[in-house]
Amino acid sequence: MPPNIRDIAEQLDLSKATVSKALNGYADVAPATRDRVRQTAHAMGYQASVSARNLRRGQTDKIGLLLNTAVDYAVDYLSGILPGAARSAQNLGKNLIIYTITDEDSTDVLAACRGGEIDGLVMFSTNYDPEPMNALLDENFPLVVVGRDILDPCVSSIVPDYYAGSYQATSYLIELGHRRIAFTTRPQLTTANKAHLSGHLDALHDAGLSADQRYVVETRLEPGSAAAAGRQLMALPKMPTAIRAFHDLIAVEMVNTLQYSGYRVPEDVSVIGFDGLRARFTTLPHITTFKQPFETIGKRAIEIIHQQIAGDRVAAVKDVLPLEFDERGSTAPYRESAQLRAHELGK
Amino acid sequence: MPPNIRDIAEQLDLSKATVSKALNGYADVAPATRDRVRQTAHAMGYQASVSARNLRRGQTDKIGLLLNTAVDYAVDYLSGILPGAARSAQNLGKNLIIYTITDEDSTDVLAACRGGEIDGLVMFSTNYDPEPMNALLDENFPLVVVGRDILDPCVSSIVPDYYAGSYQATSYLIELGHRRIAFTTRPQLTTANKAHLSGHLDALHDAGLSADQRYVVETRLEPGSAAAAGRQLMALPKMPTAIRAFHDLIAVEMVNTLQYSGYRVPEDVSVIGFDGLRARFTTLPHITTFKQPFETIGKRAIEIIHQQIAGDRVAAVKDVLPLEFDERGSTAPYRESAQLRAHELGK
DNA sequence: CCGCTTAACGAAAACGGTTTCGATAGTTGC
DNA sequence: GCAACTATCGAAACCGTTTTCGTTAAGCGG
Repeated sequence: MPPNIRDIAEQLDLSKATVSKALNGYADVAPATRDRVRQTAHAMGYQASVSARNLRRGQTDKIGLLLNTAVDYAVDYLSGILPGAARSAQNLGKNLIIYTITDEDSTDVLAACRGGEIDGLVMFSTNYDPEPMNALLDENFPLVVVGRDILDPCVSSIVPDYYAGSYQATSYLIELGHRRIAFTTRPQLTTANKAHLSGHLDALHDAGLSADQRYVVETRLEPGSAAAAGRQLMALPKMPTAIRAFHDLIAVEMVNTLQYSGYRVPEDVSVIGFDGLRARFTTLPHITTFKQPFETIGKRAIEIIHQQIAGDRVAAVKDVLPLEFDERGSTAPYRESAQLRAHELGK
Repeated sequence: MPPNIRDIAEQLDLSKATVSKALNGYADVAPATRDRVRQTAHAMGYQASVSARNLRRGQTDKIGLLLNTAVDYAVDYLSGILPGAARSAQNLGKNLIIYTITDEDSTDVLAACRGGEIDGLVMFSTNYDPEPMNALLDENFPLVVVGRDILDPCVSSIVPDYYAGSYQATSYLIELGHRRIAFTTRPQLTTANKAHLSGHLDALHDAGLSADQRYVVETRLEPGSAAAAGRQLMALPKMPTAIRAFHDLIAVEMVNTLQYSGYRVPEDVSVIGFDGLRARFTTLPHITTFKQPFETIGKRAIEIIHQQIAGDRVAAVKDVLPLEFDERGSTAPYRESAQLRAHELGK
């Protein structure tokens, strides 16, 4: 029903070929007819069929974003990445299409890749079986994994330098004079979490500090988990004077828990977060954190896919991005007041 | 390079037509050959070209999500809606493709609709000019506006019942015995914000309470804005005993501000939020709120588009969804302790 | 005026499926 | 044995665009 290229051709008594070339700006066509074609095309409300063009070109200018909705923070991660990715995609004339998998069912995503529905795929927050991923790589399908380092040297990945960031965070607290530094971990030790933990432990070790196991508490993202961890730390005979949370939401809950129990932040206890969420500004004081370079991650992911599509670079790219230190008010130099406070609070 | 339908046909000495019909399960083809075709198709790793199929069918099974990245909460809103929308889309065999506009530049989205890149469009968090929207409606293009009531009776919309929710929230506080109830508004009064405010004012009026202008404070989503509003309220000669925040993040910051100043929540002041964000669990106590039915919104948006595509229903749908009351610990019956507390804090 | 280049355009072949409309062979009914 | 079906398959059109290649006419130098 909408006008197609033939309608324009008949209207102007031209051929489909000339109309197409006129619209696409080929030098092959006289300036006068080019303008005529474009004017009537605009007047008729013509819009080229994307499917037809894609079929002919063998490309779709679409990039898939794959996330596992079963993972709790997947959607949040997406929303962090999206602005950068969308901006980058728009600059390159690409569209973003979202694929969600719940379990191990990655079949329709695979079908989308093989069927030419998308030109490339950005994977994140997802436990992918290497099975289909290798299949795609064999076909030289543009693929980028985000937020997780894949050992396979053939697959491109872009991952924040969790180890370095974690090392810096703990070192920063040590430089402030803190010696009893608590650390919250997640139950499942993914590569990212391992990097976190070892960065922390190495920083302690390099500073000549011993790692007390009681200062490493397991925390989940569920509400109340951080509060429980906080109470656990406050109940220790010698409570830590600084706490490292693996996530800003944990840090926020931790600060509120400490304050609720009568501790002052940062005078009694320093708290430092990780991620760079808006929620870290809801506490008083605001929370010092290491921000993930979300904007850059999204931007780079699309760029890498784009390069792979263009075929400029065959080798896999391994981006390691630094985290950004964002110092706010929840950290301060060490004072022994925390311990005094603990006694004062009647333990 | 990937195998197409002709390769399979030649391999089996059949015609393209038979192969296509075999793969699509037409009754037209003998069970034996059907199985043969499917087996070799699978063996060859065949995957039908999406572009080719779409071109012939005149559909793409893709639904666009349009959001304005210039709006601060747009991405958050998307992430709230996404799980429900994605689930619903997957059930219906649709894909979601994200379009971002920054300013008034909605041209390429329009091109996507006209060019058959998507079958329908869900618009939200965006100030759309009616110009292109009406153009799409004239062409009977499936369109749904989310989170904002459009006066035009021809355009489908799905919007939470902000007025009723706001009315309920204030009535709930009144029933708890509160008389001095503060209300935070946003600077720009959109239809949603207006509904919020009038719901609040009507609830006050219906309870025979006068609306004190000093209890209505302007708040932005930026960090620190809620804290300023909180201080403003605490400085009043008679500070409110209950505070309604238009957003959970505002509520969180408000609670923390109150507690930081020595007030107890909910003993001295009740605070109630709005939205249903994860962040409302980071405070102690957790924040009572009215949850937006995000899951339902996303689900319905896709369903409506799907119905419009199928042509089942021509008339516009106007969904008004109730908000869900989620009572937590930040609200309690009125006691005059807030005022005593204010004196006690040495004002 | 003639060969040669160049400008401008059109015919037709892709791209890879789906769908219509026959065509053929086998089967059934009587 | 013949007519009427049915089951199974294939030829070809079609979806709308891009792109190659050929054709025509004009321009141009000599």
